[in-house]
Amino acid sequence: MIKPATNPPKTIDELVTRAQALAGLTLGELANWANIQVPANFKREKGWTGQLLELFLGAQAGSNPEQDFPDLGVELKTLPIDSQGLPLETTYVCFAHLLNVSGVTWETSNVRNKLNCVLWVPVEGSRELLPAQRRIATPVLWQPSQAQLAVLKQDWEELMDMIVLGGVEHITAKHGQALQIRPKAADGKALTDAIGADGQRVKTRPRGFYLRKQFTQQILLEAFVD
DNA sequence: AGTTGATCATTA
DNA sequence: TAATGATCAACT
Repeated sequence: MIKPATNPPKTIDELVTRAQALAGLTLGELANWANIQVPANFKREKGWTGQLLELFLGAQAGSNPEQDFPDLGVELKTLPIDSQGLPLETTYVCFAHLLNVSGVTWETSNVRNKLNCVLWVPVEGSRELLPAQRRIATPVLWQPSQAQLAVLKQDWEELMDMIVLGGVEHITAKHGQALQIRPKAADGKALTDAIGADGQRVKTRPRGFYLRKQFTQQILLEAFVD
């Protein structure tokens, strides 16, 4: 019987092996073995699936602003898919810092670091399916290609330029081919500091970087071709 | 308030 | 119906 991991994987192979062992299982089965209740829906516990997978794969507990497996340099991401295996949602990457970002380059950025190596775990996510019935699919260990990196870098630089130049308020989710910036907060009241249009400090809603569905879909399809 | 895990739900 | 903008929970 499969049980929650009590120790982090020592190698990437071990991590991938663990993830592959979960393929085909439902979230209900996993929750059962972990003695966890499955929510009826994700209206409230939106991050439930991700945290369940962290438990079974041995990721570090807690919400540190780091990779899930710092020793391996691997980030874990669940990806909701439809019946055809295509992504249902965009993928949150990381928080977008809006202040003191003038010295940060793409190469040293949080986005680049997070996406250096990602273990994608697709999970059925159609809303008609009860969470307990949703099955885990075959995991994909991904490293961005040169072409993908180029697109991400271009998007990131465009968005960061706008932030540095005081254009935060003009950024919408329509910017960026692969990478977009959207609000990321508990509610509309949360405020953080940013650079205003005239270089002054202003309050604005916190933002996060997200990967478009088309981009993650490409990752899954390329892995399938392998 | 910031950052992790994300999905929800209204709009276009 | 897809995408944008909004929101939920846990933990620090």
